[in-house]
Amino acid sequence: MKSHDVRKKFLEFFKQRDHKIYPSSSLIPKDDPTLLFANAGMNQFKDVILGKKRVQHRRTASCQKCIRVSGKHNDLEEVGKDTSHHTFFEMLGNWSFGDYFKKDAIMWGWEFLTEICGLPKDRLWASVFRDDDDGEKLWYQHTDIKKGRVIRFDEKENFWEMGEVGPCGPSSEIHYDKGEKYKCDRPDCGVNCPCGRYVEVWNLVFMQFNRDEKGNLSDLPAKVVDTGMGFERLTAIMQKVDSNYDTDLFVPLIKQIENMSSLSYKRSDPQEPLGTAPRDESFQVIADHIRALSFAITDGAIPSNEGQGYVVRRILRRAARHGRLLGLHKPFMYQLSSVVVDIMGKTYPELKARKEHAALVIKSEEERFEETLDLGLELFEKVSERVCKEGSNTIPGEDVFKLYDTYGFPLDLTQVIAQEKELSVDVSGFEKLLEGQRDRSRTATTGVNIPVIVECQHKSEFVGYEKVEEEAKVLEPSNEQMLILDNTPFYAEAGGQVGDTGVILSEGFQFEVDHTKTEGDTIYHLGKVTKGSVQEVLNKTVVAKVDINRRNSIKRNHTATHLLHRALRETLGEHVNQSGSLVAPDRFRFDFTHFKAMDEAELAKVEYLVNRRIWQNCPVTCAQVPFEEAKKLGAMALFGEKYEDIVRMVEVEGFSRELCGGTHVNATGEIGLFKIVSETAIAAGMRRIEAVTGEGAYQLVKRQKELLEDLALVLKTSEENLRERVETLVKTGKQLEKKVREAQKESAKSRIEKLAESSVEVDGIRVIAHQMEAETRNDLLELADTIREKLKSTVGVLAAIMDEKIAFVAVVTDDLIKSKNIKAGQVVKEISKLAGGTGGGKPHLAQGGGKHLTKLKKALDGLPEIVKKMIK
RNA sequence: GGGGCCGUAGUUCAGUUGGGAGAACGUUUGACUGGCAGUCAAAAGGUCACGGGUUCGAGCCCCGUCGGCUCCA
Repeated sequence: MKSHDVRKKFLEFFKQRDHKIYPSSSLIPKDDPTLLFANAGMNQFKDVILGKKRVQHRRTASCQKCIRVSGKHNDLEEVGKDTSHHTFFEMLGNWSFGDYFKKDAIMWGWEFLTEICGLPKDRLWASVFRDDDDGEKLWYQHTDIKKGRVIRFDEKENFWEMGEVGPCGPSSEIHYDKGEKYKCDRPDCGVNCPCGRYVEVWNLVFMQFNRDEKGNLSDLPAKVVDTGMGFERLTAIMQKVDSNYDTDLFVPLIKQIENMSSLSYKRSDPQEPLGTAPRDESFQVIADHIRALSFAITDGAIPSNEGQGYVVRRILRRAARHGRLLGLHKPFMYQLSSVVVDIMGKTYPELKARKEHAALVIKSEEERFEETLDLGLELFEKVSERVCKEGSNTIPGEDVFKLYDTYGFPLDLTQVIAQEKELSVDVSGFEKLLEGQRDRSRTATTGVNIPVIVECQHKSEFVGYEKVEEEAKVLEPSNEQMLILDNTPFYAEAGGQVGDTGVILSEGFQFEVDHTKTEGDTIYHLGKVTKGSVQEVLNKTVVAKVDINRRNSIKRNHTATHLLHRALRETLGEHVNQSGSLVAPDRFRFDFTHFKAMDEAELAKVEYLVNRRIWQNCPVTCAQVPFEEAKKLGAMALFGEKYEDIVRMVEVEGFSRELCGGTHVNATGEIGLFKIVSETAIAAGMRRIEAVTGEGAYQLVKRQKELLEDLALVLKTSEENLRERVETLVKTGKQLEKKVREAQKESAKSRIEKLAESSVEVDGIRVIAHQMEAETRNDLLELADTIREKLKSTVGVLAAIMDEKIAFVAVVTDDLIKSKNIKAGQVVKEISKLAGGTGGGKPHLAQGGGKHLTKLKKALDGLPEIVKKMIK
């Protein structure tokens, strides 16, 4: 059976049993900051399970994209070493929210594996939780599993919990026995034995308890079934292969790596057990990682130096390292990403749609990694040179760690190069430092912010599309910083649009809302009480008033983002996809996929297209339509966004259709004017446009106009001639500067002649001490330079007062430096000391200064004495 | 969230206890040549990321901000 069919059969099976089939949610979690990537099928139902969101379908099933990069087996450094753990994988699952429970879950699990997949019954085992008599009974009563094939395990294996508190319950797992051939030497070899003969295929979780802060269990009001089956493992079993990498999900990738490297998979050493030879490991790592990268980047992740993006970067670099082990030194991963599209593009159309984007992002990150390695190599050379000079043959842990920590140079690479130079590496020293760094990071991560938001089961109704003012009832658990209403015209932050502000009032009560947020189905009005107290209005009627001017500005900006999106696609091409936005009252940001900076002509065109639509005053309509229909009409949807069956489609007549929950103007004319403020890069293959509309645009144009008028006035010219005027000003300015410098040099010469005449002589040395007017130290330095050029056997000190302080410059001509060993640095130090300062510099020229203005004359008078001392 | 490194001419970078902002390449101009390539000569090009502080004096030292790289969580 092809992998594609395994997936299809599973979803069909549960569809026939009244399950609503959900598409996989994005790998990038939208509302869950505790999660870096989607890592289980239940992620998208979390709010339903926690009771924050009402249940839409009591039975659901999905095939979910997942990424796991931590955990015992899925530690990034471990993936690829075995044949069944992956960074990216798909999880098949079915759910019941207060509908069927253990019996049906077990029955259907059994039925699917034995009837649909046709797995031999004598190869299957089941496990239940230690105390779960019920579970065991159901297995024997409702399936024909062999007697003795249901085994009990402890909490570690068969009890599941979401966190320290929250829903939890026993689980039941289905295991597949790969056969005698794989048995190990342990006498107790069986289900859950680490040898891997028994593969855990399916985990059925029965959430029936809620654990509170004290650890007490209570019954959940609505019991939940949550199951997860490893798609790749099932496929391997179905295709009768021992390794996931031998399924049709991976073979084309492995083949392509063979082509590119001219090496063969599983040929490195026939003696080695399957997939354990170093070279095979590299094949597996690359094949696994490219899947994770392609999917993660398609869903909007970008390699970066923190959080989720950093995980992407690490995955890519690990794969690139293994590529090097196969002799692939140039970027190659980006070519593999198209193989992933070939394998999975049908199931996940988003892969196809953003194929070029993913390839581009991967390629540029591969290039960046090359740069990092080059830099590291250079540094390594320096370090190894130093080590050799010191007569040692071990590279200290500090240096290895520095290469790793600061420059991202991998440890294993350091070891390889060190070996080539017959040097060893102090690995234990390295590890000690790494451990120290870990401790520091851990202990520093303690500050937990306390959210004002408290959990609430209530669903708030949003009435703000039609109204900006509404009567509403204040619900519990509202408090002094946060109000919950039964219905509200306040728009909660979503889809890039910021939350509304305004006031909530009643007789003797006023609450200023400065932010509106949503959590589950509840809308929270955050702010502060300015009159009365919340206690007085609990369960009473109040009036909620949105700040209407602000809301209108937001509406203008939001509709403008839709116009901009469309205009960008028309101008740059259909590869442009929105990948984020911020819609605020005073401005908006629009992030999109595009491979290079836009030029002026493109920007001008986009700006014009948007404004033209505004002048045409096209009607904007919002309609509730079935998702499938909206798709047929070509409405733009965001990748990775979850959509319900009925969606809200915002249409600018004759121009753009987008799925959007935001607030919009009634006709484009309301936007007034659209003006792009900037276009910048935010990451490889990603651009950002910032723009303003309506009053914001008006203010911008006004400010710029005023600036132009100001400039024209100051420069005494017309606005049209400003450019020319400034150009000539700059030019003449430079010419003048040059002339002044030349003139100064000339006058310096004559001044020096005068100075020379008025100078004192000490033992055949001409001593000049002179106070002058000067703007900057440079003026002193230039005159000093002329002294050096024009005169011989001279010690000169020039002084000037600037900024309420004294500045000294001393010169000594070259002949004196040689013959008498007089140094300007010494001279200036001595003379500065007399004026309460210090100084220093080079033998021929030095600078110094002092604070006591009154001592300046005395200091200069002291110069002959200083010189006299120096000769001795 | 915590640490390390970096930010200097269009580009790649150098810059010594803190003391006159540099090199190479690129650009422009001129000379040589019948023309190009080339060689030689000259010139232009700088908010030393930004803002404070210390100092007689900061590209350099200290603090903060922004951006990039990197490791850890």
